[in-house]
Formats: sequence, C-alpha cells, structure tokens
Amino acid sequence: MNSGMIGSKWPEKWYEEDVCQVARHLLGAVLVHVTENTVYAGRIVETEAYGGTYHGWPDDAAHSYHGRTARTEPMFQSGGCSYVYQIYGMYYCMNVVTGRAGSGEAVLIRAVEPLSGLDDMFRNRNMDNRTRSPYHLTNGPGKLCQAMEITKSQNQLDLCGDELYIAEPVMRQPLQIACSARIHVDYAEKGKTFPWRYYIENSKSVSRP
DNA sequence: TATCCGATTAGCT
DNA sequence: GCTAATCGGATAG
Repeated sequence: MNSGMIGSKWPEKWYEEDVCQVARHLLGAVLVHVTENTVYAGRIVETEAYGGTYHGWPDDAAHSYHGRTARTEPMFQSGGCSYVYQIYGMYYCMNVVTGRAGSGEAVLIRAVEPLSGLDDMFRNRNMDNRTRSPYHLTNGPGKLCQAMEITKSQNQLDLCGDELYIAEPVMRQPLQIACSARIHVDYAEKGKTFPWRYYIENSKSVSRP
C-alpha cells in the first residue's frame, strides 16, 4: 500500500460535529478497511448527509426518521460509529454516524477513489483488472462496499478502532466541493429537495457528475 | 403471517 | 431511459 497517502486516524471529536459539516469534511479523507488478507483504502469523493434538520424540517429521507429500531440502532449511537445496512436484498451501504448519542444522524459514503487493495477490489467486483477502469470500481455506495468487503459484519463498529476507520490524508489539497439533492430519495416529501449530497467536482470516481 | 418496497446496480433498448 | 434481480425490515391485519 502507498502508506504515504494515509495519515492519522480521525479523532472521535471530529465525528461529533453537525452532520452536513462532517459530510463535507469527509471529502478527501480516506476510508480504510483492514481484513485478514487485505488493506482496502479509498479516498472519499462523494457523501450524503442524513437525519439533520433543514430550515426547521426534519429529514424524512433518513432511516432514523421513523424511529429507533433494531436496524437503525447504530444511527442513534454517538458519532464515530459505522452503520451498514443491506439494500435491495443484494447490496450494502456504509454510513458514518455523527453527532451526539440519540441524534440519529449519519453520512452515507457514496463513492471513493480506490487507493489500495485494487487487485482484490477487481476480484470482489468480478471485473477484469486488465480491461476495466478503476473509475468504475467504487463509484457508487453498493459498489464500494462490494469492492472493499464491507458487509453487515462491519455494522456498528467503532471507527476509532483498527478494523474500519477514517484517516486524514497526509496532505490536504484545496477541494472544489459541489452539492446537489440526494440520489433516490423521491419518497421523502420534504427531504427530496435538501441539498445534502456533496462531492468533489471533476472527480472521475463520483457516481454521477 | 402477509405484503410492500427500498439511501442500487447492470444490462439492454 | 427502463427494468429485473432479490430479501430483510417495516407495517398492517
């Protein structure tokens, strides 16, 4: 691995900020998953905030909106916890829980730029690494979990631990950050218009421009 | 118990 | 742009 790109692990305090602020702060940071055989790492280029309030409206697009259940329990932990859920019966999505305990806020990691473990990522995604572009490896929330072997086994983990964590890049470059409405939340009457999707402009690894 | 449906993706038109 | 795949959680009865 090119460990030169990966700096120190995020301190717990950084997860306790406002969910939208953390969603922006995560852009450019590095998601790391350490498994028995592989160290997966990817530079985060696209996020979405869930569970906050916007001009006084609660976020009806968030899983936590309908209350605390077995599935959404991790969302109500204090900031710095993982929340991994299965979607459409076949994919997983990974979130970074933020805020204080009970707030029900989390940031969905929607896309990363692969940094380490690429050979295994290609294999996990059933892609031929000689002909397929790395830009198709992890440019979606389900894709990055499949590539980086993130499943329900990684649900409700302490992100200040050694298995799954966020690291600060050694050098933070100035980023051009864009925002938009979130993807696939048409079911949410209010939340569908909240501009809570953030991404690095011009990144080739975002799920859509 | 039964039914509905999703913070997605890939493949096809 | 359209849709099948596929199943656990949320909800209604």
